[in-house]
Amino acid sequence: MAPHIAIGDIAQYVGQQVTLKGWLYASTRKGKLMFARLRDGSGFTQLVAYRPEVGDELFETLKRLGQESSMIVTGTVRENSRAPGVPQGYEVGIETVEVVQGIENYPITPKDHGVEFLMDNRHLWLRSMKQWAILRTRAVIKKAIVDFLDGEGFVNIDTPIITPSAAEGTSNLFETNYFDRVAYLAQTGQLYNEANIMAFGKVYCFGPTFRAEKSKTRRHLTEFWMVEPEMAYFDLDDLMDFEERFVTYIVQTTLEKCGQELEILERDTTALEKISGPFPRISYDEAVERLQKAAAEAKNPEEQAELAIKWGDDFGAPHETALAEQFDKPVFVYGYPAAVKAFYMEPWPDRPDVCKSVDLLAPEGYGEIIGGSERMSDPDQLLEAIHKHDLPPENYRWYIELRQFGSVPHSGFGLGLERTVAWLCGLPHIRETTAFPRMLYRLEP
RNA sequence: UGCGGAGUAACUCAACGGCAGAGUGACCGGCUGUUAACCGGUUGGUUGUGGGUUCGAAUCCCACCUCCGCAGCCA
Repeated sequence: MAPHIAIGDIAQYVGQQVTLKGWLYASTRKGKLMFARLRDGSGFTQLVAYRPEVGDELFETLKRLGQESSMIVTGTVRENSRAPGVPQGYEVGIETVEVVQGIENYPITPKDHGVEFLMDNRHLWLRSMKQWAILRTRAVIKKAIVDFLDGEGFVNIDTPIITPSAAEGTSNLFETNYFDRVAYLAQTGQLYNEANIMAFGKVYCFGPTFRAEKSKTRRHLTEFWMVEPEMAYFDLDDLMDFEERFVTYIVQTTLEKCGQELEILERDTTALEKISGPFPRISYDEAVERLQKAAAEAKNPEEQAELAIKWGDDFGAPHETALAEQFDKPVFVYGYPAAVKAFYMEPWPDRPDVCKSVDLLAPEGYGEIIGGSERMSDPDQLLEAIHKHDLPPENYRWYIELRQFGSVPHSGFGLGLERTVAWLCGLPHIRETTAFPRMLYRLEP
């Protein structure tokens, strides 16, 4: 039998007889000529059968195969500029076919379907070419994240998913039974990262996090992946410099390795090619001024109301979009009012109502992809902040203690994987960025 | 959770107070270069659920359920 090859490697086998093992993705006939598309996970390619060549029996078998029938095909690879697929320009002249399971009535067709139908059939929808392209891109992005951090001397230290208390308040945590106690699913690994940097210098955790927020938007999942780097002896400027290089690397690596995938997704890559440091850095103060100006210039009253803001307010989605629209790169917004941010952020020198936080807003309306800050390094100040935020100090005893034994300035951030995938793939909704998304009203499949 | 929109054939939609319709899919036939092919035929319905108004309801009213969009919260 001819060697079994992956469709993704087909270009290396032109003129050779090969075996492909996969699933029928689509087929069309033109009399005695039949075109079928086969996918095997590594790619999509075109199969061609001409009745006088393959014989009536095989041709009739092929005719009756429904979409997603599993099959083992042998044939000869040839170049053909008209042949569609991934990679393009290659097709296989069918010689033999072994039907593993012939099926009919596969529910998802290459035509229009609604969101609800596709989400109910997510277990099958994953086989479609766009979903294939998205999830392969996600895998490349994940690898780029890990490669970059490992290359920078970071140590990957895993943080717990089951936690005894909240990092930032319990209201949006999933509760679970832990023997005779209540425990929560982690919404961040940051506090543990802060312990870990004192041992390892630069660390990151990268895994699923959970938020029981009742948010029903195109940017939210209840279970999502977050990479959280944390660095000792790092101030706010170091943090922005680092995030800039990190995001640039992720974007450039994705462009380099996912050309086919981005083409399938019809992503306008010219917007992504502009993404390289330095990124604009604006203070919260300046951002508020820019928004007030934008509101004043807005054409209709609704838009004016949407953009209305005064110093001290947190930004909503329309604010973030309006700010990001003013740049063609991600933009840093730093120095938020302490009142709208978490308790652990270092205060701005001589401005106690401002903290050394920084968010990174993605272009094209993709919103906040990074939230980070320099962390508070003084133990007394930290305890005071915990009291001010009405948090139980006993839960934070170990966290405060980190500042009592060799405290240093340190910083860190969290980057949302799914939002990054949505941005780089140009997707209108975050639900397609993970195989089985968990959302407010979606637990199945 | 609030505001807005929508539930009709397996799928995507039309019909908007008067006979329940089309395209796609599936099935049959035709065609040697298809790319969501094309052409002809066949198949396909408890109009989300429950109540109400009416001679008559997919259509109007009420309640509930489900989904979508936007907002809040955030990554």
